[in-house]
Amino acid sequence: MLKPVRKQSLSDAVFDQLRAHIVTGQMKAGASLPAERALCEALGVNRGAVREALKRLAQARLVSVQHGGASRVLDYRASAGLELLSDLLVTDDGFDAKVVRSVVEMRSALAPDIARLAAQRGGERVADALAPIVERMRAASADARVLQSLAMEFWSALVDGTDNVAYRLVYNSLRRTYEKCMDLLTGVLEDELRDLRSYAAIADAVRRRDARRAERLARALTHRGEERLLAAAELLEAGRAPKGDLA
Amino acid sequence: MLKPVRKQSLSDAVFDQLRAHIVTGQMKAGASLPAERALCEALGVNRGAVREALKRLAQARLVSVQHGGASRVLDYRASAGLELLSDLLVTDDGFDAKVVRSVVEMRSALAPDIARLAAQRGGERVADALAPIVERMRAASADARVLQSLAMEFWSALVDGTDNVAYRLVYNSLRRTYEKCMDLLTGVLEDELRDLRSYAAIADAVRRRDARRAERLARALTHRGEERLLAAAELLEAGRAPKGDLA
DNA sequence: CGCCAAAAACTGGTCATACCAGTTGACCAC
DNA sequence: GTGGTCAACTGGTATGACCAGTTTTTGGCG
Repeated sequence: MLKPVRKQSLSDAVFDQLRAHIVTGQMKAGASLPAERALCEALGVNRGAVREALKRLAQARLVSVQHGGASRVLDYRASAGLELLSDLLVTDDGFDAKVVRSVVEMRSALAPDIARLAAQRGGERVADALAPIVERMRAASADARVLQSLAMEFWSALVDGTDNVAYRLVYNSLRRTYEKCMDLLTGVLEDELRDLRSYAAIADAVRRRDARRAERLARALTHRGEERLLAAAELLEAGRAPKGDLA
Repeated sequence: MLKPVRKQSLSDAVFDQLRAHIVTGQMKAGASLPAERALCEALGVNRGAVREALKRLAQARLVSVQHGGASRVLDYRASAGLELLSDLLVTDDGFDAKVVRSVVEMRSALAPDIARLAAQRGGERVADALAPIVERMRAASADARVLQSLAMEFWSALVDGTDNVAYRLVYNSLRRTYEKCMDLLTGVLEDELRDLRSYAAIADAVRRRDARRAERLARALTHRGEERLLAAAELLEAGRAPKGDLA
């Protein structure tokens, strides 16, 4: 299995480097950034590349730039958006257990409401999208990785059913974060993934517009995985198990 | 009351214009963008400005650029992150009711879990941060706008108490979205804002680490506001009440 | 000495123009 | 068909100049 080689433009590299310095605290909030021209020289790149990177940093609310004055580092915890989550996930030596825990917790908090709203607003329309996914899960129940991917599709369809754009956007951000450490978690979640009965039951509840039941089922389903994930995350936090399979 | 004039760099203007074209569907997903040099000429700006804007659009996952090939419009619903929410809020003639509804619903789904975790993990430390805020709310109970701002602080402190970075980042994004239409909603939420007893009770539950109670109180508090907000949003959707006070 | 305004020395913002580098598609030899 | 070349796109990088704000220095006046 070959992967496409990763190509990175200069401004991307500058962006990554500055972002890393900021989120790791090497550049403290409130501090002034070097002038653009100084950064050019220090990084050995053209000013345009630096400016593109700074514009992106400003959009991510990691820095604030001001015409005439020096650019300053912001407190990302106070200003950054959810997009930053996937960047916070990876540290020098593996993954940040607290970030993993955060993702898992938010998933558990949102999943029941997503199922509820999908049942309430989606009904048959959504159930018809869910059915073939469950069917494919049944067929692929051997491969945890495929199951994982199908479960993602399942939740995506459910989120679409909520007609809630905020949930949709959060799902996108969470998914990107999750995919970065998917290999690490597939084993831990295998129980949840193999619980086809629950997926089918949620789909059924959605079809019958039984919001209460869909909500309860989703809560139960994610709750089980959450406990194992939290345990695994604690293990990761304490015992240093970077890259190793947590299952 | 004069407001600071909006100063916008050229690349900001280009970004806004292209983003608007994309989210309104005037540029459909999958379509190719004009070449950078063509955009320069069409917009009457330098190529650097166009490039800065495109880099930001790429970061927001609204377009994908590829060295050598044409840049293409992405399906923002499938790829954009929560940061986009505040941009989706404003339409030609006011606010998008569905976006308002989405924000309110997510708030209701997260608030109980935030209170629960804050109680579980924060305890006195968080309660000590909450107390002065509640006190100030008591003092300022006359002005709904001040109450609004203090309530934000209250939730912010609670979110900090969860030790959950995902919640923190979602809070930041939601807050930005909310602040755009705050005037519209302050009146609707006045009931919730004046319910100082609930805020104090949550702070108390947090201090006693009573997670269950904190969760229940938060659910009740946001639920009440939600119903009024959803009713107001429907009204906004149906009857065209842009900018008008919904209270 | 202390204050304040002019000026110099920063800062980021915009511009024009080259040229490098990857992609695409047409075309042609094999 | 396969693979190669080439021309014409596309975006990526570089340079150097100048505009436009902000901050600091400076120097003169009270």
